[in-house]
Amino acid sequence: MKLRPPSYLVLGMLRIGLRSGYEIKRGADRSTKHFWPMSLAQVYPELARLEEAGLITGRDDPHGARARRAYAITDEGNEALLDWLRDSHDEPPQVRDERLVRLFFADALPRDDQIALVRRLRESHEAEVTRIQEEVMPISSAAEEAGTIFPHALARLSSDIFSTIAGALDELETRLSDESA
Amino acid sequence: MKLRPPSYLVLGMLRIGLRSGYEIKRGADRSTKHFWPMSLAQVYPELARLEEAGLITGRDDPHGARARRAYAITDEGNEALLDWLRDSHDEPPQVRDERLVRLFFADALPRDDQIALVRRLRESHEAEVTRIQEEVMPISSAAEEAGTIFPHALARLSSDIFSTIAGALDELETRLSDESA
DNA sequence: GTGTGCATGTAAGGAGTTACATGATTGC
DNA sequence: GCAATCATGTAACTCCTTACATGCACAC
Repeated sequence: MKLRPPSYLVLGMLRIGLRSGYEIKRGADRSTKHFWPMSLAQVYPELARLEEAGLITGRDDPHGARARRAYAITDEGNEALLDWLRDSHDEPPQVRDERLVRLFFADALPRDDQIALVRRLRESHEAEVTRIQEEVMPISSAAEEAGTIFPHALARLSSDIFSTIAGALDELETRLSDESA
Repeated sequence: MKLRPPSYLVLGMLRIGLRSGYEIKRGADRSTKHFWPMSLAQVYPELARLEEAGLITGRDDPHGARARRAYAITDEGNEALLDWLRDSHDEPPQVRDERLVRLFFADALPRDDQIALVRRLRESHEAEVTRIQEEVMPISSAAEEAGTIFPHALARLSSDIFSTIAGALDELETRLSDESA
């Protein structure tokens, strides 16, 4: 069976202790969403595929009358995950950000609109920094103290990236304002 | 007709003077690829759609015996582009970077493999900075001197982002090496 | 008792990629 | 003469999203 990044994402989430599909999705939204988004409609079939391949095992784990399945990674799954982590072959990263495409063509706009566009963009990146610091870092920081350091390193990295962008946009905004004054 | 970011990408490329589908694809690879990749198999149908909608016009423009079509943006196309540039509604940006997912789960690896992984990643980001500076910036810089400033601003932004990531990875690498020593 | 969150799945559709198919031009 | 690049398009496929369908648990 062919394993793709979403497979390893699920495998990895199970490894760090998340158990149900719903829980995996929630965890991924809080942590890996920024560099690999995943929807619930991907998680459930992926769990089925991985179980069929023997990389994970599932058992019923109802919560009262509410159905729930708890999965755990098997030795084979662990091995597959480690092989992938050591693998140096990567597909090229992909970014799709409509706002930056817009910015690329912003020369077509009058100066005022350019400034407004840049400001909006800066503000949204600043907001994202705040969101990461408030929602992601407290959790990843706790994990770091427990010896799991990479999630927090990634959270800091994300925050740094958004800060860098916000900073560059702030500079650009100032330049545009000065030139139009 | 519904216009999506690739439509505006094509429209924008025509606006800045690129004419054939092939030329648009080449230009996009050099400039907007980092925040919105596009394949030739998207460009040609998109050109047909835009022409049908009256946003661009195409004429045959053979080069010797080699067929070629030259497109130009119409007034309606220009208006649509400007409307989009002013529009503040964005779909959320999407990043898919397998390498960062790998890094997120790197706690599962022995220290040596962690260091190797971080180093590889840092090196590839440094290489990307170099690539942008050598291949993209000379062109965007020339455009900037001619009064088209945003492409160069975006090139600098891309370069800054990759530098930031490389810097953070370098720091992480040092930390991992120190702790294991 | 009501809304929010927990919980699992499927079906249909859309967006984008790879591979295929074809051929001319230019520089070495 | 040969390779790289220019040039246009289509078909099949993959991946992923949105919408649908269903129902329990818990806090207010």
